[in-house]
Amino acid sequence: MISFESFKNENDIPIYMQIVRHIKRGIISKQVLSGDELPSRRVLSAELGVNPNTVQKAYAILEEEGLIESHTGAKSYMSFSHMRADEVKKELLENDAKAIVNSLKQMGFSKEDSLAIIDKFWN
Amino acid sequence: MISFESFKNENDIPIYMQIVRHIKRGIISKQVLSGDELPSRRVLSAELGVNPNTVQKAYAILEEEGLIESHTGAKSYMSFSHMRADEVKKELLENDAKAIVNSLKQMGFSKEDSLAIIDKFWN
DNA sequence: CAAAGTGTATTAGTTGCATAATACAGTTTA
DNA sequence: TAAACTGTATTATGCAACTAATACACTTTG
Repeated sequence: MISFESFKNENDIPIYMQIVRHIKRGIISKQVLSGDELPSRRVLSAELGVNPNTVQKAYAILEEEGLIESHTGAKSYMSFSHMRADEVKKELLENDAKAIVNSLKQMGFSKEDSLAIIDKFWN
Repeated sequence: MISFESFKNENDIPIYMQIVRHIKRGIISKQVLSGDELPSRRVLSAELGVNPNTVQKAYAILEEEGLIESHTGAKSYMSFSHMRADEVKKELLENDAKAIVNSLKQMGFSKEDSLAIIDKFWN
């Protein structure tokens, strides 16, 4: 069963997008595998303290993107090929990396400064 | 005059917040100094292709936070102490660094992986 | 002085996000 | 089989972000 334990609601980003991103990051880290069972809309919405429609929106997007299979009445499962997982990894990593580098540059840090900052804040 | 040349509209974050952040990052990188003249609300809104009210909202927040001085009819100027600039730097860097580290960790990357990724995407 | 530019304020309208309350059809399971 | 759980759909409401169109008081500048 896919876990949302580490899920933290960041303000300023729509919840349904955070759910999508959380699962995609799970795919990248291989903590989410094709075939894994998803928590039901109602269960996850209760766990996250959000509306069922919000979870439904996230799941619908993931299904649209070919990562989830769901059928009326039955449980929903992750379902994607190895190739699809690689695509997700490339997309997400590229986006995140660009945003990270961009914000560091805008703050005027050199590459060396930036590496030191990551190192310092890693824990 | 403060430049918004490098400003890029990231979707999913309110524009007025991006404007606030852009100026704060400028303070950190010392490209924005106390005393610097700001583009007028109308001029900047035209440059960014957004509504004047959106810029006004951003400027109002910055004034509220003690970084801008504005008076009816006159131009607006950056205005902050060295100490205030240090506070901004600490706040913003901490926030950004935490978000960066968090997203990398969620993707399952080790510290070493992450440093390599930053290095690779730096340009 | 007059015009142009400035900050500030108000009202109205649209859109997207999220909640709330149901409803219904299908599947699982006790 | 019946109950409990699933996915899916609909309608209504509230709110924040953003746009649009003005209006007014003040400062700067030609």
